[in-house]
Amino acid sequence: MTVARVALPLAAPQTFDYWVPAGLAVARGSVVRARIARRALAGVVVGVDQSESVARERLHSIEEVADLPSLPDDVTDMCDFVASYYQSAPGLAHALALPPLLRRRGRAASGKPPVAAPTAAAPATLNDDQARAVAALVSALGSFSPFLLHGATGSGKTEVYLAAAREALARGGQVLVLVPEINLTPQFESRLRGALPNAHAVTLHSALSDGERRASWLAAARGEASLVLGTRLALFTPLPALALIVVDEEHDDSFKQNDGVRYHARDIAVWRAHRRNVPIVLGSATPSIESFAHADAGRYTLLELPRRAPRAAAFPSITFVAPRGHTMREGLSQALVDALSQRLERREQALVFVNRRGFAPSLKCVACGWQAGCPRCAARLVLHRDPDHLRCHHCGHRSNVIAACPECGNVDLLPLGSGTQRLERALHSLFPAARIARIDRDTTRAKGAFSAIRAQIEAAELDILIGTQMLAKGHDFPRLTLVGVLGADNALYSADFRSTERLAALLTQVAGRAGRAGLAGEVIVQTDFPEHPVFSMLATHDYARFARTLLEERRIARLPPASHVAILLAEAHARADVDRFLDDAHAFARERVQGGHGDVEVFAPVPALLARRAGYERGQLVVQSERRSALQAFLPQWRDALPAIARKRVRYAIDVDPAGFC
DNA sequence: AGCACGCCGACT
DNA sequence: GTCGGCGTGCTC
Repeated sequence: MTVARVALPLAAPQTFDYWVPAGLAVARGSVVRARIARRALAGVVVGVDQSESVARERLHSIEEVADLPSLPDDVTDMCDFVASYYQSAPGLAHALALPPLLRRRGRAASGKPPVAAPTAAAPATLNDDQARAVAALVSALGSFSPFLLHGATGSGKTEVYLAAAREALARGGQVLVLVPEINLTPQFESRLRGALPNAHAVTLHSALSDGERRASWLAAARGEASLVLGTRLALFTPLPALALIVVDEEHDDSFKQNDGVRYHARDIAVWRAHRRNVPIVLGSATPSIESFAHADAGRYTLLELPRRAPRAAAFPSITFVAPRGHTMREGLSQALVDALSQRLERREQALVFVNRRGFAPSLKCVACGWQAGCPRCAARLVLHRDPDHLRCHHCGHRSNVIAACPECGNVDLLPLGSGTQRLERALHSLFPAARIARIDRDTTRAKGAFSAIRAQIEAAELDILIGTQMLAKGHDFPRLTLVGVLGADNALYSADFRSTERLAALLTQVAGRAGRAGLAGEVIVQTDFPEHPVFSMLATHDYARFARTLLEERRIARLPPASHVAILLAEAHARADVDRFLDDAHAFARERVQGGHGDVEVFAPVPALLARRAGYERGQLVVQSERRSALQAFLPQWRDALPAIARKRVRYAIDVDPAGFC
């Protein structure tokens, strides 16, 4: 009897067997419907066997084979690898490769007719560095070749991607382009359509409807779409003629999925490029320390674009202003206020960057020092206006602003610090005639809100932009000549080992928004620590040197990428349940590892970076090894032992290569 | 992920 | 005495 092993979208550690009715064509990669726990689910056939592992009478039959292209081998292999590397359920990993709308019955959409084969359009003018990078990428087509494209902000990385993509398309190949954020897809898409008008490009991200996503998936899987542009979920799209992968802003943490299957799209993209024998280019103005390490070790070819592109201005000038000891108006230094009014006179645009939304990050009693805290999280409540309320940015808890301190009864409660709302008010009162927009998650929540603001910026209908990091990444605003950075010092106090790297990248990115189209740019950073290396880096525009300093520090401290890390995260309502579980998991791990050099090191459990969230006490346990293979050998036995160790009420997850830990 | 099974608080 | 709370475990 023929039995199909099916990966179903369940958290189960195993696949499930079904018998294959005669005449049903089923093979590895087939997408099927199968009945489980009296409902039908879409699953992926991972193997076909003659024997059965389950008693015949318990075996159900495959209900039907979906009217969809089968998943190609590289995609099923990639899902197997993801499940095994990240210690996740095989069914959840394979579900990443399925198009949405499979829960509903019904046949696949008919699909668009194939478009004409792309023809090469006139290439854009490239400078020598860009031309050299393109030549390297083009000559690598047809073989696995990872590149790190380190291009300063405004140096024209996108032109390099597009020129390489044009060549890949001309040879009949498909190109996969991954960007970290949905907000970056429209800008990339329009440049792409301009540069490659004959390419059939589709987008793929979570803001699209299921129908749109399915249409894009099908066009890609059928080989009709020649270019797929999307966020991390687009990584799993079947691409029968894949010829080139581009990962833009490769340093960005958004490529790491932080729940469910905790994969890193950039890392798995490299795996897929290797599996498919195609080149991959990881591009950034601020590459990750990991990628610099790969380049230094000769595993990645480093391509550098040190200069700004032909029409762009020189690098912006950087000035530091100490907020401490200076007369400040609502957190704004006089130097920044002067620079802002200068821009208004010149009818140029300015961006004031503050990485905190809301009015004030905290509400404090001036008499006794009490601060408003979230009842369900180990975090301060953030004061918001319009209407006045307190909000927890971790669990969404909302409450009214209290009139008096609950500890001492004092009615003098002080909003502490400055967020985007407060800055907006301050700038409105300083510059009543200026057209000011606040761009953060609160103002861009609605669909299309970001594009609308973007259009206003481009049409010069705005003078001052107040933005969080969503405005710092990758955007190109030609009339923007001034960037003010507020609250940068906050990041210096973070416990996370990656906080300095993140701050350096964010500062470089946000500074890079200034002066991109011929107009001189200026950056004013308010900091009490202008001598800190991260700020010196900004002033000298030498990110690579700074990254290598950090890499050396990581080697000394044996932190990633000098070591490989996995963390066990646990949460429960009672702290004692978390502690007991992590202590037992710790004891188990200690018993299983040798403790020798190069083996796995097991650290004691500690509270998580956010020790309580939404009423759950949280803890974590770090295991690490200088050898990735040693860690990978240890993790499966740990994962398999944990269900028995976990007491009731404890939820847990293993996070391999976590984005951050302390 | 559902959905049933299984032990502890307020009702017809 | 039951109805039902959701915590726990299984699904081919």
